[in-house]
Amino acid sequence: MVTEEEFLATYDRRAFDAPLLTVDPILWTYDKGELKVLLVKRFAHPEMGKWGLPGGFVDETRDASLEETAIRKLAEKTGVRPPYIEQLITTGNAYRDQRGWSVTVCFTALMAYQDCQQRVESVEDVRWIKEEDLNALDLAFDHRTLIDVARERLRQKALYSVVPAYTLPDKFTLPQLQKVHELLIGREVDKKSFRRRVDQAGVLIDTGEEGRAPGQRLARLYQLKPRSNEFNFSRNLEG
Amino acid sequence: MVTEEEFLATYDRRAFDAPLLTVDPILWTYDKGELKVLLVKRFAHPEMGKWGLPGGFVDETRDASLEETAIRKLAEKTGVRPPYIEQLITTGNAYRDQRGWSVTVCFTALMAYQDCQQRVESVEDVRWIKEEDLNALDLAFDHRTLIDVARERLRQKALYSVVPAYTLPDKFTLPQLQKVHELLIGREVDKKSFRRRVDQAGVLIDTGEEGRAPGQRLARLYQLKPRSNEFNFSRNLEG
DNA sequence: CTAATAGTGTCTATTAGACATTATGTG
DNA sequence: CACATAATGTCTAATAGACACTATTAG
Repeated sequence: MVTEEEFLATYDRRAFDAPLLTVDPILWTYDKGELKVLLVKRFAHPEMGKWGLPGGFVDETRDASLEETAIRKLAEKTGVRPPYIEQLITTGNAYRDQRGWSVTVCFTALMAYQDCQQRVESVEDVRWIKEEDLNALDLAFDHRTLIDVARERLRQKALYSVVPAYTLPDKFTLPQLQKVHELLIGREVDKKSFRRRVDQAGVLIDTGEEGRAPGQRLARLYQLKPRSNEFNFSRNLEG
Repeated sequence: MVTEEEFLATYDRRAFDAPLLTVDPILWTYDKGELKVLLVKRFAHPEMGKWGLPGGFVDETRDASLEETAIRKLAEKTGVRPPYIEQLITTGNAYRDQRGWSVTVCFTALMAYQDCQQRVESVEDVRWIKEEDLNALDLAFDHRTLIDVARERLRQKALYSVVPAYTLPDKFTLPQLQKVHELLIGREVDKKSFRRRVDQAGVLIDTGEEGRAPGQRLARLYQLKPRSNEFNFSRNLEG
């Protein structure tokens, strides 16, 4: 009979076949009326030269959790930690990676375009890709499919939460927020309905200041209350 | 310059540290007015002797996907494939398993108690645990936390879907379904509201037959339409 | 018969949609 | 001034909650 201590002392993880494990964050932002995803050019095999998600392997010495891995990979590419990150889906099978049975833990993250624009523009291998330009690219692995899953989840979030606000700068106007929701949902939304919902949910702080979205007239600026990402409306906007 | 073929030919997965990866399904059912979870007694280190989720490692030769792993593990314990399974969450960190950095891909599954009652009762190391009895057990790893996450997700599902119906036999009565929802939500639900929603959603088939829930009088029997699990109400029941 | 449960009718309250109206600021 | 956009008012439609009511069946 072996004790747990003896078992652990002789346990060798490498003695077993284990699937490859990667963490792939899907970072979205909103700029100039467009939804954009952060992609990086792969500089090593496999799928070298293709564009793909800014993911990578868990660094067991540095990452306390899977989410930390996702945040670390994003910070390496953008210079900042995204204000919103959420687990999306985990996909694993024998075919998605030529190296063998492989698993990816995907996260959806959101951030303001302005908060990393300079860093992204300064390098060649990191780029914001407009949603409509994705079809022209041949992405690595199953990353295109993963992006589609994230996009659909984001559409759902726009129907019952204010999470899309994390694609905007810290202070934003209600017309800006409505535009993002409309883009995600894929149709126009009634202004009064939208504002009533947001008002009554109490998820925004009225800063008292005014500012303008690019090219628009002055409007009141709002901020997200700290845990607004956790708020869900009990009734959806029409899908 | 190495080609992709050369890279793959010499690639050795075991040369890299990879986190431990397990798949852990959380199977629920409904019986005698109680919500129950399927647990198994661990017969090997680590955490030997404790009760835990009926999970395990990916078998690269048999499992086409992570979901297949979850279904296979459940089938080994219950003798059947569950009619409902959905990915829940993936948890990974350095502390949850003494063997090292470890990841679990969790699934929530539902099935009728009757469909595996005999098989489960015939063995010593598999057991349906009543929700209220969980506190008395010291579960392996972080399985108790994972069960709590699944339980909360199930509560949400009860507010906006008919997914809880998968805890019932193929043919069930509306009072039975309402009871499950009430148990999950944690309060009584208005009968008329509940039936109106379900009627209008068109997710059930009226079998024309009548049957009785244990100890109740005759009532009409319904079945789930094929893709009813995908249907979401656009308005929640009150949380 | 009586009590419990299955099933329906109907009123109210809430809130999203539609759309008109007013207010404000820019060219 | 004229026009676009910000912000608000108000009516309608849809549906969840409340609860009374009828129908059916077991003991």
